[in-house]
Amino acid sequence: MSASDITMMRIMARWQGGAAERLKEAALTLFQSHGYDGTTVAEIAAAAGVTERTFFRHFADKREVLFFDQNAFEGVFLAALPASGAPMELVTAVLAGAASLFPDERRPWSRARQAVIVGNVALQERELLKMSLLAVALTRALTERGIDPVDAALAAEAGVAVFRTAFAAWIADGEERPFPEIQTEILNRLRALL
Amino acid sequence: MSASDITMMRIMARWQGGAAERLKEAALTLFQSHGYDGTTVAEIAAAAGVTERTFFRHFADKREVLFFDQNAFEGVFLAALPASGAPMELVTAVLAGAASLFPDERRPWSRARQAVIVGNVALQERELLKMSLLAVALTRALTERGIDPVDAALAAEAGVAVFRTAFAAWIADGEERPFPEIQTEILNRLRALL
DNA sequence: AGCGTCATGTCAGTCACTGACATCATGGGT
DNA sequence: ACCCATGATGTCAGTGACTGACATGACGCT
Repeated sequence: MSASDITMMRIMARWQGGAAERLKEAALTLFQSHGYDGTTVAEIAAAAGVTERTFFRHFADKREVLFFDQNAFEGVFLAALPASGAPMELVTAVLAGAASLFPDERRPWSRARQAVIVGNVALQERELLKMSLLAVALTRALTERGIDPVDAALAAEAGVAVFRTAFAAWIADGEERPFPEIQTEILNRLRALL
Repeated sequence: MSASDITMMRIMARWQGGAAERLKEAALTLFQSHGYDGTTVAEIAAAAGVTERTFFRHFADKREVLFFDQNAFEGVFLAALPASGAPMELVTAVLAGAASLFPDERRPWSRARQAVIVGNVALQERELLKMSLLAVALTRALTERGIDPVDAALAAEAGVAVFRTAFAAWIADGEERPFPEIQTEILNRLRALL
């Protein structure tokens, strides 16, 4: 492939839209083949037919390209929140609503993505941050419904812990049960523990 | 102060030991006065009388200088762990042992440090990672005591959530109760919620 | 005095990330 | 058909975190 061919591809790609989508796909593919640290942002951008600068216009940093989709979680979580109820009733409702995020078809993709994340501490940090932001948003929503702030924080943290544990089990090797079933079981286990 | 004076100070500081300690103090001071982002590693190193390269020999990265002390938490946590018992009994014992980490004299220092952390997302990420590592270590210790892995993970996450919430309350403006008292109350609150 | 060890200094280099400015396709108004 | 505002992109120079390779100085031991 000549340099002029590459130039032509760039020009074609430049205005065809969906740059963010192409960047996300290119990033995951490259992370799988060369590892997260072994992949530069410049390489991801080149694979998507854009420049490095454009990458950073779509994503705040290199890690964010793997977590962009998760930004929608907060909306889905809060959408399932009833107007009133006891703390753990509200959290249970939220978890039921969140289950729709993980249909069985999505499992292979989630497994691939998670394999990249567990291989890099910086990515785990970002995942923890996203979960924490979820807990903070949930805490605030519970507080707005008249729940004591400390109770709200504890209920939200417990809910997110159940969610995270259920997700980990859902993508574990050999696991085939659907997400909602797993999550319900884990919530019951937590109840039994305390 | 002349350039040769600075050189002399460098030489004097070079072999007086405690470089890591000086770096930690210099870092916190500079973070408080200029902010985390507004402080470069080179500035921290200069304030401690060493070079930037030496900073990175003591701390894996810029953030770690604020979290180095927390690495001892894991040992303190696990040291208080009984040889056997029900999951939440074990976690309760661990929390009681952890209380010794936060005597009242330490509160002002903790408040200063936490003020820096809440002002920067990257530092919050690192704090979440440290808490997560704590939960992982606790999960493993519980599993080694014959507890089912999922139960162990849930109990550990719950324990760390209580610890974190208690710490946040202990640091809060106007709070004067000692850490153990706060933590016990929060643990009881979590029990009441579920 | 000679020697090994360990903490440190020096230097060059990579890469993530940013600000400033230029460029180009698109859509709407004239 | 022309023009212009807009938004997405390219280009370029720069900063700062972090690393590898190698040199040097202080200390303890013999």
